[in-house]
Amino acid sequence: MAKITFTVEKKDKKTRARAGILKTPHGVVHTPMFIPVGTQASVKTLAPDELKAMGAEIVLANTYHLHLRPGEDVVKKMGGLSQFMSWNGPTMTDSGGFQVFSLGSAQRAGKKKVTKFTNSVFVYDKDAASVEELANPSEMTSFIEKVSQQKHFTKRIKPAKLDEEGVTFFSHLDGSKQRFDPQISIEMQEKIGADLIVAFDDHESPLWEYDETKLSLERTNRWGLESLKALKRDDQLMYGVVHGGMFEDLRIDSAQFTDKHFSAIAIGGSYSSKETLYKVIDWCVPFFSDDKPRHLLGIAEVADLFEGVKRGMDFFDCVAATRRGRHGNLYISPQSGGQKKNNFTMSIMNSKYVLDENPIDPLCACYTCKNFTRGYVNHLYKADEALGKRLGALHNVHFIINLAKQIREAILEDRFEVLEQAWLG
RNA sequence: GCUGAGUUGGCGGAGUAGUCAAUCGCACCUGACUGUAGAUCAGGCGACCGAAAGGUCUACGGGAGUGCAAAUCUCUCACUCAGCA
Repeated sequence: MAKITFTVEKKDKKTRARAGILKTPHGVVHTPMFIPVGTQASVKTLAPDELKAMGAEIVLANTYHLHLRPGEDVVKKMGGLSQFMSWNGPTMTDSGGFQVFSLGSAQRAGKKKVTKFTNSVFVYDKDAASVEELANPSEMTSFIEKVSQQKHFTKRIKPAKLDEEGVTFFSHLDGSKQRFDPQISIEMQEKIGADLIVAFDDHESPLWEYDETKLSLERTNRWGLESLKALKRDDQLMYGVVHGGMFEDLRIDSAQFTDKHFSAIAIGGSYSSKETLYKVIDWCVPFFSDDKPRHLLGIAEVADLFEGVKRGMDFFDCVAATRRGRHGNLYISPQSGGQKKNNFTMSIMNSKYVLDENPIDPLCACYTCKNFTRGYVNHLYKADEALGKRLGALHNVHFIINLAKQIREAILEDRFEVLEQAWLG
């Protein structure tokens, strides 16, 4: 009998939205749910009791980072991820597959940043050939130059080297050569010991054409099977990852393949636009079994939550809440001026908030909004006080978790579309 | 009072005859941020015109000189600091 189970409690009548519950030995998770990202076994600036207080039910850490520091063996000896970070609840680890690309490739091309929704440029060095010959050659040379000169890059970019069995790349900490493959990733994730783990996947560049993307997907599928094969523990739930870029038939193939082999399904990838992202979900979800949890990897802005849930997704994780929080970009509801155009955020550092006595969002019940004015929070950021970044991250994570909770309640009460209308118009 | 050093944009601090509206920090203003190499990054920051490219003007303590040309050299005044009286 499975130790981790997922059940759908209620389905929306008009959309694919659904509410469910995931049961693990460490506690239950109600869906739709936002999973705060704690890459290095820490949700940046936030303590576990604060996460609990705002309704977080699960946190995500990253295998790549924990492998480099402190090492999966340390985490294991310290009692596993949950005990190590004193998080009394379910946990999840990402496989490290994504880092192979976010690290081995690069993040910016001049003013263009490599993110999910801009014109992405990924360095794909499959034959260890010169990077200039790779995708988008016109920009690549200056791109590598500029990226290498970024302040926080202490070493020149060394692109990841991909082969059919795995990936060789270089530590961002000390430049040391690292090797990941499905077996290694799963072994590390078993040692780290999260309840939910992710199969080791390959990651296509959004710039690639069909054939290249297809080859990448075949690799992901093969690695997925190898990940399953490498699994020794029986108390962890492994997500398979759907890929296939922006090609409908590849995504559908991948969705079917993943549903066939895995008990939990994640959608991965990078997208050239939100529209592409939503289309991809639309293509895939019809091929997912009802009783399997569905995770949209790395995506969870306000609008994405509605759009993802509407299309049938259950779990969302994203660094945006914590990162934006640290950077002073705070979520606000439509009543406070939040809209698609501003990603439902405001910049608390703007001078117009200096004398503002209102909370960040009057409708928000988080600790920050209950106790502090915009003027004070503005001051904390300006003064570079750590408390400011904490209050910001706290508000943002609370905001998204609470939004997921509202969405869940709306589904349970048959008014999902009403809520969506109120937010997205 | 004598001797020496200094006075540059909101602040600190480069420059020491032309390529200087003036390097670089800080502060300030505005953006960006989606499986976190990010408590980060990018742009702006004398005035006026311009969407921009660019243009015009006023600036390196005050004043007076030398030079084709001065933040940079000379004289002088003011102020600051250090040592000696």
